[in-house]
Amino acid sequence: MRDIAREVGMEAASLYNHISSKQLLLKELLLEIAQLFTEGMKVINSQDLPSFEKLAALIRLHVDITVSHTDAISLLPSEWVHLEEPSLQAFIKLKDAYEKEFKAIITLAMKEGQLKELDPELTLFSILSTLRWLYSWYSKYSSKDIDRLKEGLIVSLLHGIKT
Amino acid sequence: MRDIAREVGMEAASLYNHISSKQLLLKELLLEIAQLFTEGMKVINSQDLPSFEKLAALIRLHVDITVSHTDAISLLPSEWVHLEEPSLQAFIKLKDAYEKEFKAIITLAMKEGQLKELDPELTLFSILSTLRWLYSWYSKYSSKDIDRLKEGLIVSLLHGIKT
DNA sequence: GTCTATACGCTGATAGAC
DNA sequence: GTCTATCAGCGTATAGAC
Repeated sequence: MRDIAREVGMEAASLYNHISSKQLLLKELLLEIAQLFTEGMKVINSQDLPSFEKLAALIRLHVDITVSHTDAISLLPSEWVHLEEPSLQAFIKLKDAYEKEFKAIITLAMKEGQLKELDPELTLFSILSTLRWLYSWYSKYSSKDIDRLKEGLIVSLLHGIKT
Repeated sequence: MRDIAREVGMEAASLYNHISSKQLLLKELLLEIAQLFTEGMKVINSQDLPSFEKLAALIRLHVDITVSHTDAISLLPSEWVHLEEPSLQAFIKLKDAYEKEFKAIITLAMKEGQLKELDPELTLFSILSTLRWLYSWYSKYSSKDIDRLKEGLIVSLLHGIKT
């Protein structure tokens, strides 16, 4: 709290005029971002696209959210474990649903012959771990190169890096 | 410290007959693992292999270390930031050197035509983030399937998942 | 809304008996 | 080498003046 206070130029005690607790702050930040992914998935899934294109759209979604929510996104991979009930269960529910839908698209893309028939779980994990850690690294790209980053990730993660 | 003590069946105070401080414990765990990666890289780089095969060997190295050091490996992605000087600098040096050598192999594989000519930084990041988060996920594979996991990752990360 | 002062629980660590 | 007792510091949070 003292770090946050210093960052916004006040004493730690003064923060409590704006938020009621640290725990609630964490909850709001995490659930807001989780909602963004949930809604993005919903939009993509409602479109009539080949599964492979849906995967590309998901990659673009992750890049967009990472760029537009630079600060809060860094909480997503690890800090959610510190949520207390019932927020913890709410978060896990969103997370599980997201991963389930992501995996379903991967599985479908495999069945339709757009992807190799590999372990869908491993494929999901491999793609998601890269997208989740994007925030720790993407700053090397200037804001004008975001489209290049998106297409680079689509090549890396979907088309493959082998010649 | 109290959690660790409970896990090994003693009081927190008794731990200090075995370790001198929490900070030193963190340092020893992290530097031990960092050394494993550094030595593994050295061995692989000393072999006369095509760059692409070196990348496959690196993937197998990550899986092997993850499996054989299940507990400590989870510290590697995030906890190193809590190291104090001079351990922090020592760790960063190993980490930077490892990533540099990893990237050099990727760049070479691209020049030799074994990989597409993509952004080497993005390619490195994409592969490493998957390998680093393996620990949080690989337990779904039974110990007998470790070879299948290795080859699955080589396909996913190097050969590509597209048909 | 911000400040100072302060309460209070938790955590890393030490002292000293056994 | 383990225990109990204890400490000092930190971190979240509240009270109350301004």
